[in-house]
Amino acid sequence: MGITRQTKQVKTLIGIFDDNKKAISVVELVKLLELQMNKTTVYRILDKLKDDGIIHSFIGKSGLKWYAKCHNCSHDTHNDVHPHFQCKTCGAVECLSVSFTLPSIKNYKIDSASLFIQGQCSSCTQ
Amino acid sequence: MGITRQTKQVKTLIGIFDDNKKAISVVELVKLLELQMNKTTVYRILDKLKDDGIIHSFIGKSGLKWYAKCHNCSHDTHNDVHPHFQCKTCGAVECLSVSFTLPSIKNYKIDSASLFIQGQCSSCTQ
DNA sequence: AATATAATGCAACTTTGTTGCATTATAAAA
DNA sequence: TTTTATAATGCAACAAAGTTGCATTATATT
Repeated sequence: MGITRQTKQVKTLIGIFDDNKKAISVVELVKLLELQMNKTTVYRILDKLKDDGIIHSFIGKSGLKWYAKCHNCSHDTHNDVHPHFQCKTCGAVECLSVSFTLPSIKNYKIDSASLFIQGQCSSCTQ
Repeated sequence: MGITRQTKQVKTLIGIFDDNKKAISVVELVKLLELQMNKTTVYRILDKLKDDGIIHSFIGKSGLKWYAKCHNCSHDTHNDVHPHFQCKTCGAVECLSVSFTLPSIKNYKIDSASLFIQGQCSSCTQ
């Protein structure tokens, strides 16, 4: 049960993710939009956009929730098996379009995995 | 600035990690110890044990903080480059003693990474 | 036994996230 | 175009996780 009505608030949030290639934390979004909509609305729309496969979420290093636009995801096949990266210098968080191989553990069945990497991004290493 | 005095509360917490090979969430610890000590004390002792390299922490799938006993870690070289695993069946969270290779990204400098895997543990696949 | 101070308990607070319900706005039907 | 059903929003109150300041207690040293 994703988005069914194109409200002003929904359009605003979709616009933010369209304009933004980087990931955005919920905290940042709520603060950014506090004059335009209620925080409850932000949380609810994010949930729905995620259900629709328009955005995906992940947990950052400090336990905060982040959202980013999905590029190779659909409603059914959520292809968010990519790592996420945070630059310690500029603070930006982004999706990495590389794949990584999981370790195999005997007698264990792996369903999903999330890899969070910290370091310096290309803009900050120069 | 780790532990300097062996208080009753410190001994209790160290005992819990000695008896427990699995990881324990802070929420669980605070609940478990609510009759024996204040939650503030739990948070503070966990911080110090971490500084001392006795335990290490990581963020679970839902953003909660987990702690586990360090096995190959020292104060200087924190060797927590192992993945963490949560069983979707029994809920247990544990350290995996396997290594994984990080993807290399051009022009990026990698400092640290955390890999969180979900699935079924060996006890639950039988 | 006295003492300095590290550690604890407590209360109040902050931050992140959720819930119920009245109100508003969207999209479809008349 | 107007009416109408109901999805979506705003608001207030709440809940859970974590933090802070300060008075009190307990540890380890003298």
